[in-house]
Amino acid sequence: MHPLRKHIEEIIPLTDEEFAYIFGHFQSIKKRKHQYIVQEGEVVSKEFWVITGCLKSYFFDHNGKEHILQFGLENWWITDYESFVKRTPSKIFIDCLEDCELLYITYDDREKLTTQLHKMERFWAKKSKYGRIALQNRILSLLKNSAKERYDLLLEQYPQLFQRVPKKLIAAYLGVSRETLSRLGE
Amino acid sequence: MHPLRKHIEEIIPLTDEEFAYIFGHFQSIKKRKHQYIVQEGEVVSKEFWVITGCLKSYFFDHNGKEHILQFGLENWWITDYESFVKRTPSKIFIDCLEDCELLYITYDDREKLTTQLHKMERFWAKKSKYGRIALQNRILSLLKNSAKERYDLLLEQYPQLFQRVPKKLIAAYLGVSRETLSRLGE
DNA sequence: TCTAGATCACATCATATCTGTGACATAGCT
DNA sequence: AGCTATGTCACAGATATGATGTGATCTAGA
Repeated sequence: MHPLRKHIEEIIPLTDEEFAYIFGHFQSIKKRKHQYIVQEGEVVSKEFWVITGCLKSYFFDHNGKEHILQFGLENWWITDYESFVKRTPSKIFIDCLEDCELLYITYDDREKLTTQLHKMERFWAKKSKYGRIALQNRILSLLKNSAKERYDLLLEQYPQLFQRVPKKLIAAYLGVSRETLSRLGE
Repeated sequence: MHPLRKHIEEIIPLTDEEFAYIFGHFQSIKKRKHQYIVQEGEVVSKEFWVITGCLKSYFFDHNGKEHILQFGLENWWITDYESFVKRTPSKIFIDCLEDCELLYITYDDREKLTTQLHKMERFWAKKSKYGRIALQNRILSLLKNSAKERYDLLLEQYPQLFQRVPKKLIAAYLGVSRETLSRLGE
């Protein structure tokens, strides 16, 4: 079974025809390490789904320091939702940390698909709710937890990340310095 | 004096006002190693001029082998002229081999500039002629010279290239294998 | 059949980048 | 005032990636 089908069916069951119809709205691309899929300033018209590989979405603050919003691993969705939904220029970058194989759906195709297949509306609504909860928890964690606690939480939730991406990026995600992160693991 | 002014004045003299007017049609960008300035499939609307850095324009043949059309070093112009002039999707990629600082002029601005400032028409006409001659010579060289002869010619004309870009790219430019190139230097 | 050059496999080297760690600075808490 | 958590700076060693050279073979064309 196609991994996207498996992914969607974790939330809503699909017939073969439905999946074929949905899948027809996606296109696939390969990108290599260092390539961007979203750049600051552009209006993002695609939502990506990671088949294989690893990406980061990030921006630079006024001191030129990098902050990571999200990593994208296998079976994750990634885009700049603000730009994608509001049709405004993006404030962020998304690029590949490894060679990647991605599926994407354009804004228009996603609109069409949701109106024509009500199930997908439900799918995305659910995804969106869970995404919102995750963001909220991250904010809470940033407010109330120490660096060590945030480190432990991340390590517990996504141990693979620590094997896969450079520690300085984990640090930029947790909001601590590279050196402090290194000392947290002691 | 701005390097672009120096570059243009090697062909046509300019007043301060003229250069300021010309310069107003250009924009500057920085790109880092691995970033694309042109990708296959897009209609290229910019012509780039290299302030600092190094780029390659290239494509892949049906065997997935990379072939290099042109390198871009300081004071060189680079774009996909076919796409730029004919407004058709590009068949090539151009990306940065080093961090780069570039100037670019858009198609429309170039059109405006040439109609409004006749000198620039002369400038580009001359550039274009010389570019054409260079291309023709490259074809001749590919047809009649051995790999060793092509290697020697390139080494004579652009010795800096050999210091600056990986040998496998020199090979992809000369149309020989990496290994053969390595043995040519003996 | 000789030659120029390709392809494959491998070893060595160079470079970039990642990672840990000491020394020290600083801001907020108690 | 002094403690704690964290940041910043500098440096050194570890690791990974890519660049380079070279032998062994293979092939197409003069």
